[in-house]
Amino acid sequence: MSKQPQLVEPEGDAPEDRFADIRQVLSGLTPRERLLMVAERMFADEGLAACSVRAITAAAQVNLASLHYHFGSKEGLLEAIFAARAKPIADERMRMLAECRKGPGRPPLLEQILTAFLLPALTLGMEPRFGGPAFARLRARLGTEPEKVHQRILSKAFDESSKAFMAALQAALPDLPPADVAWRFHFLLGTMVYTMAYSGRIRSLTDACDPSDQRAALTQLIPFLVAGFRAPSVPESAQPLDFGAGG
Amino acid sequence: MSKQPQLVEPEGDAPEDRFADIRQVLSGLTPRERLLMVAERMFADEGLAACSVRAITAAAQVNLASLHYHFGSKEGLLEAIFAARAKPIADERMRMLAECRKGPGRPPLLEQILTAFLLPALTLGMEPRFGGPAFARLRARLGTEPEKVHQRILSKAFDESSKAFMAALQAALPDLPPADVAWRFHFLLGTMVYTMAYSGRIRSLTDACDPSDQRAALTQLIPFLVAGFRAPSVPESAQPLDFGAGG
DNA sequence: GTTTACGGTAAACATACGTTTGAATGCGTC
DNA sequence: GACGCATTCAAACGTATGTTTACCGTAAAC
Repeated sequence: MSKQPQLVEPEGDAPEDRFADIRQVLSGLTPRERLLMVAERMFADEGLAACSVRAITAAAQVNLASLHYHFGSKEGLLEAIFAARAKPIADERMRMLAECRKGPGRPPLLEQILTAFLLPALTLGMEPRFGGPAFARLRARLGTEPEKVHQRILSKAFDESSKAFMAALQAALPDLPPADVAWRFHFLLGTMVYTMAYSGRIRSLTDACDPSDQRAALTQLIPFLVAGFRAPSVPESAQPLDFGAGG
Repeated sequence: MSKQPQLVEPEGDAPEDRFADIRQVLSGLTPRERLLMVAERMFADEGLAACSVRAITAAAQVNLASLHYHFGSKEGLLEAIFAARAKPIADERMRMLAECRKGPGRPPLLEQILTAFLLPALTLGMEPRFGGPAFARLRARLGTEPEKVHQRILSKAFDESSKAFMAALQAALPDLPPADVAWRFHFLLGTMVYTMAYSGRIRSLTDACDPSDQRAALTQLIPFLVAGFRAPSVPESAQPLDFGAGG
């Protein structure tokens, strides 16, 4: 949106300082790895459309054409990032889910299931030397993109594990109708994605919480979701409260 | 992302059918109104970056330059849409909040407060003859944009009413620490925004719910959130469940 | 020592973008 | 009829975009 013709970089702020912390790491890597690392972070921070291949290659200190050499296209780069990151997250989710199943509770505790789902998404790919879990933000951002391609990437990466977790939640809440489980899983995704992607909005409302603190987010999120999932089922005929509109 | 150089429109699918339902309405309006109406819907459906001013003006059947004549820029158009839509929503929220305060409960019921917050956002701007609450989707999409400008637009539109609702929630839950109220309000925003914007993700997981049904969404959302807000406060020292990572 | 393959680079390509221009059009008022 | 004003229009401007091309350097393989 920002007026596209921009002649010169505004010289007020120090440019490119965003990558000061990964510059060292960068130098030891192959161009391909540098692109993956820098693009993940840039996509997460600024959105897909806002990152030009020129900006990415410049930040990664590689030649413009090598992006297409290694990944075929900008979108190929995105898919490569997902291929490298999503599977470990899905695998860790499934591992943790299997872990709860081995525990004493049968079926496993709701709290454990939710933790198994959320913790890998929020923390994996978090390299302390970076600014935070860039892939988590990227994944969240992708969920907001309307384009079919991106939805397909997400589906391929997470549908299988998500379905397993919906089944586990249903088993943990046998009295809850499947439709309610689906809705509440949808709400779960909403809180997760919003927490992962948008640390900004709540900051303009209060200083009482810091959504970029992933550990605090998880600590707060789990009891909130447990209570929500345990809420009594909604009668089919129920309607939202009515307020006299206009009087 | 879609390969930018595209020589011709693929002729397979019927183009522009998306606007068949508003074509008639369009004809009776001034170009300015047509732009507002069409852009709201296009921004909501496809995202801000994905809508070129050429596509917008073509769909609205106005000249390319009249967008800049009436709104100064593409971003000016976005701000005009918000100016026209956001205030009625914020006003209706405050009206409904005042309404609950007049009721018997002191402080008002949690359920009433949440309904007062969510219902206007989900339903206002929904014109039956259109595809749904386009502005709700647009508002949600804007929340995901990283650019400062968009955050500022959102702040201007909704900070005041949101702060009033956080205060009302705190009053309804006097024993809950302010930090917890803030976190849970953050989660509330997450479920609301996700529900308003992304009907797609859950559909690839199940057929059991339809997130584009705003009324059903509200019916399901309120009890879920009420239970979440009523969950016991999280002890400061609490840590997420720990799983032996890797074994 | 030539060949083959791979990685890297600078320059160009074609086109999409937001925006501006300057002339044309309608339209009430003096 | 002439003026002023608001609006519409076709065309152009300057630049950013994703992608491709053709050319180097290196180093193992034959």
